[in-house]
Amino acid sequence: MSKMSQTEETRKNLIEAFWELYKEKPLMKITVKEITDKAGYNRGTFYTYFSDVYQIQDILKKSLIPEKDMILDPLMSLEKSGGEIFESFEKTNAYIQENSEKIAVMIGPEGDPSFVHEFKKEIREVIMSYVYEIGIKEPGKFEYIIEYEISALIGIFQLWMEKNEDMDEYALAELMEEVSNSGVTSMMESMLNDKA
Amino acid sequence: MSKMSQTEETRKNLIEAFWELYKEKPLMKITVKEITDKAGYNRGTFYTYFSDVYQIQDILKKSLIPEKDMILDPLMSLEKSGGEIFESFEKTNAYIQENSEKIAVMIGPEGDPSFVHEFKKEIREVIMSYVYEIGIKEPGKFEYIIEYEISALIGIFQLWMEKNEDMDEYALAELMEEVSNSGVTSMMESMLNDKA
DNA sequence: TAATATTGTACAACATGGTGTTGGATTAAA
DNA sequence: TTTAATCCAACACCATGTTGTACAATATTA
Repeated sequence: MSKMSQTEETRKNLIEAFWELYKEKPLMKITVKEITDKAGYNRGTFYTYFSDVYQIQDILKKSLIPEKDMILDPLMSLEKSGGEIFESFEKTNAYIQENSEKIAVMIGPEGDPSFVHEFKKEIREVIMSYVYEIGIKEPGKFEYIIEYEISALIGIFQLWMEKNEDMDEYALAELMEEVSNSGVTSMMESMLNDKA
Repeated sequence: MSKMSQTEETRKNLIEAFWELYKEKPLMKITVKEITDKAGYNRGTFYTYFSDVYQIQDILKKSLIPEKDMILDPLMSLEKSGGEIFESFEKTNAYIQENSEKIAVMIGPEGDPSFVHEFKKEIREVIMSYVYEIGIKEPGKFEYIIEYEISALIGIFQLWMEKNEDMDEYALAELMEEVSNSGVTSMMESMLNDKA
């Protein structure tokens, strides 16, 4: 690991201190003083690196918006429907591994709605551009279905985090797949008919 | 319409002024001065009615969390599956009619994640308590499916608002029902096979 | 390599603006 | 006229963002 310049180091320290606070409380209650105290700098120093607290938050948010590849790779291999499915999830998995804690905060009850909005928008747009290439009858309608699914999966994931991961991640993935395949209605009906 | 007491009047004016601002910009950029200027009072007056801006936001949020009836009525009639389906949606429809503008802001990109969280939680809990009475095998799993559906519907609704209601509300409702019945996967597949 | 100039980094001090409180003025009600 | 509710001006406090400066790191050149 190459040694950082002092600038990089300080910058990193400030972002890290901000993140520690952001995990615990909403942005509007975080002061510049708190950040610099935690990182061990003068309050003024903050402003040589960032214009305000929002900018730090913005940097964090942008670092969490997924790359096109992460969304497209799995999609492509789904289309081909053969070969190295798992390979194609490499980038996606790495991304989740790396960022799940931050994502959980961002989509959580004290999180950031504009992040969720951007996040969904990015995924929708990448998928839509792919779909246009393939050719499709009702792109408008299709976009709503994508939105439906993304929102649903984010919701499930958030609840799962909130419940402290009460099932293992494979069970969760399986559940997601099951609902997406069968639809909510039939899932519910079958569970209700099949009473305790 | 009965005449309000001065207190009620002022209170209402302040909440209304806050709302006008909240539609336009995030909470953290709204000052007490702005609110009282808009409503035509001294800044100090604000504090005889509210302890801070968060409290006003909280009041607004609480007024938007649906009553149990609104969630249960449609559910019950679904179970019975006969008679006055439309009757049972009366309260729900009235609620949406009355509050759609506010809800749109709250679930929008500059909205309030804690509202969305509370909103979904309330609906989940009401449904779950109903489901427990009926009896069911895997309540844990069932709750995730509810979450999936609520999140999905909120997501679609939000996108629809953002796209300035590009289809009429019946088409939207139909789309929602269709996806919920068939599942996302088969919907997408059929649209892809059925190319332009 | 040593001396010196230059740039980068951190800080203390300041002006400004928002917060929440208090005590008194004004208005309405009893 | 007395009492109580409502509103407001003034105050102390705290966070913000800016500026000028000291100090440290790095580059230049002799």
